[in-house]
Amino acid sequence: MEAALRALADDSRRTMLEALAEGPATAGELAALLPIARPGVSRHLRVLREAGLVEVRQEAQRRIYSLRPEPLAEVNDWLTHYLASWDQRLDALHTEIARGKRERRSTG
Amino acid sequence: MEAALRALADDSRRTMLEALAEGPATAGELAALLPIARPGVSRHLRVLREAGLVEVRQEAQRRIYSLRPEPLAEVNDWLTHYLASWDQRLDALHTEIARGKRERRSTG
DNA sequence: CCACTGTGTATCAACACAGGTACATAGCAG
DNA sequence: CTGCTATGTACCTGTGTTGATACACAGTGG
Repeated sequence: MEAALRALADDSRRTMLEALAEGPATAGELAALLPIARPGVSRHLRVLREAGLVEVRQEAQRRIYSLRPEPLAEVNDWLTHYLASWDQRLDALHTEIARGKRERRSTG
Repeated sequence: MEAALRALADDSRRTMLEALAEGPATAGELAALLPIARPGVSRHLRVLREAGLVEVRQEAQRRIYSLRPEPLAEVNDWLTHYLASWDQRLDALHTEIARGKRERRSTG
């Protein structure tokens, strides 16, 4: 998941992933979407592959990339859990407030 | 949101955020969790601040950081939307398959 | 085999970033 | 003001990343 987060940090890669969300595409098609040269795209694709975010299938000379959402789902999970725990904490705080803060315990 | 994603790419910052999810903490407390020196932590906190992921409140000499989940929620949203569109696409594909692939249209 | 298409890799330069050390700033206590 | 605590900033350095150019490799078609 860490690799996925690092991969998501790059704008070019996000663009590529967004394109792939609408369907598989060849390296060349993805390169056409970006202002960088093909070799750069190849490297980005390698990063995405190593992060498990895409998978590749060969068809003649073409390499067709498609999305592998599992790592993204993992990130999504992590974020959700994360936000939930934050929310819960806030909730507890509200409860505390609702109780009129009668019990003043030294938390430190 | 881009800034948030970049911020999330770093392990130290994720650790700090995870700590903050359980409650506010001072810069020093956060620094104690990490293997790096205080100045480094300060810089990480700045990045998190600039990404809107944390907010700071001063209390005497201490600076108390707390989580601001909005950018994370944005990321979560983006991911959800993203995964949903991928899912939808898969769904459409399944529908196509269910139909017995009777209609063979040249999509390219 | 050859020419051609489509892609990945090697290598180098520019830039960004993380971390450390030294220092500055801000607030409390006297 | 001075001394101490807590924290941020300046500056330098080592490392990683991005992008480009040049090249190598895989597959198709003849």
